[in-house]
Amino acid sequence: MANTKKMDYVLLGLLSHEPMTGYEMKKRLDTTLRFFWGGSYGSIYPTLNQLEKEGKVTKADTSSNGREKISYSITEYGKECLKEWLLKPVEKDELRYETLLKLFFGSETGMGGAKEHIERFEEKCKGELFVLNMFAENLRQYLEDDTHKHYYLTVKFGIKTYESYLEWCQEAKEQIKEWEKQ
Amino acid sequence: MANTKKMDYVLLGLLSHEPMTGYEMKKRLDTTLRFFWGGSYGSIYPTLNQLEKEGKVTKADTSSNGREKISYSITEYGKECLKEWLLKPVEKDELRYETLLKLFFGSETGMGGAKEHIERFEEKCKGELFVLNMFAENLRQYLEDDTHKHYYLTVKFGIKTYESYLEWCQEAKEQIKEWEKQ
DNA sequence: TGACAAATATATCAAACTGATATATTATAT
DNA sequence: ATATAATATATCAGTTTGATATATTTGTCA
Repeated sequence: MANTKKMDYVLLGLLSHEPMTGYEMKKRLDTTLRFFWGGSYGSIYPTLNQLEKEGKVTKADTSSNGREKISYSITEYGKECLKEWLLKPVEKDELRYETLLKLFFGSETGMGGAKEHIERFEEKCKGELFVLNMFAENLRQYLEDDTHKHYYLTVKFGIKTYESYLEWCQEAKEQIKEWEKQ
Repeated sequence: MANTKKMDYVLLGLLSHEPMTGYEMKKRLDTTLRFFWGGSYGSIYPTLNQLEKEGKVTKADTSSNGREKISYSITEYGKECLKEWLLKPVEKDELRYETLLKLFFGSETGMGGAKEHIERFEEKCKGELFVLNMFAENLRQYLEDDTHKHYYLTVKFGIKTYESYLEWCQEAKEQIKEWEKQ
């Protein structure tokens, strides 16, 4: 099978919620989808042009006062393609943590390096967890809506995992302390 | 800053443990590092050639009986470069879960689709958790060794996270059931 | 013994994606 | 008045993936 392009479905998915610009899609990726999916302008804009050619989205020039602005909307055909993909089994879930890589090869620099990486990781997780808890609290008032229900489930996933990361940080630091005693 | 190439350090790290072939490095990525880092032949072999040109690794032809075999070893300079990178702060920890993507956009197909994806995810996690628990049990006899200590910490991370994934699966399924009652 | 499948081993390529940068306008803060 | 931040589109070199090609050796079953 050819290298399955995921960005197509990410953008179709975003447009299934509401019409928006490429810039706005990038913002969504950097905020709402932040902790489980990413994307760069270098893949967003070319993909949008491709999707238009394929008849999956339509462009609308909504420029005002000279500020260039293109609003994209999903077509019926685009929705069909999205649904088809949504029903297929997941191909790949991937975690790519540089922290674990540096930890794994850490014997080259000693346990001091490991401790530092764990502490930095811990701080980052606390920040992410704080944001996710705000998301969850905010979402609770919109839970009659189906879109928000789905969003809520992913936020709960994030909270669960970051909490377990923090537990691991504690346990790892204790383990290192014990090793250092001996 | 230029696009920081990570494969360099992954291969240097593997070679800091012991000399091996490109094929063996791919196997390590598919087994030991599996749950936090990946890599394909398309990046391994070209990178190894580049590392040799830079004087960070040395090649040794260990072919036997016509079977082509090149064993790579890390140089002192290569070790220095690895150490330098290991001490630098982590640039990016990234999770890219298609499961969450399909869940997030799932209102397009309804809660039935969400349930299916969660159940498939649950099964996959159980499998991963089983493997990681075997890794951990096996590692416990080698914990005087520093390399294995670092390895152990990453395995513990994996166990912690997969356990929390399974908890989330239970809670998410219950939540969906409650929503369906109303 | 022969036949077939699986494992070992290196290598390359199109397609996809990232991170950075370029360009230009409008809104906001000092 | 002016500098900075935000809005908005676009492109590119460098990196990586997933697939495939090629060839040999080892293991397995009959």
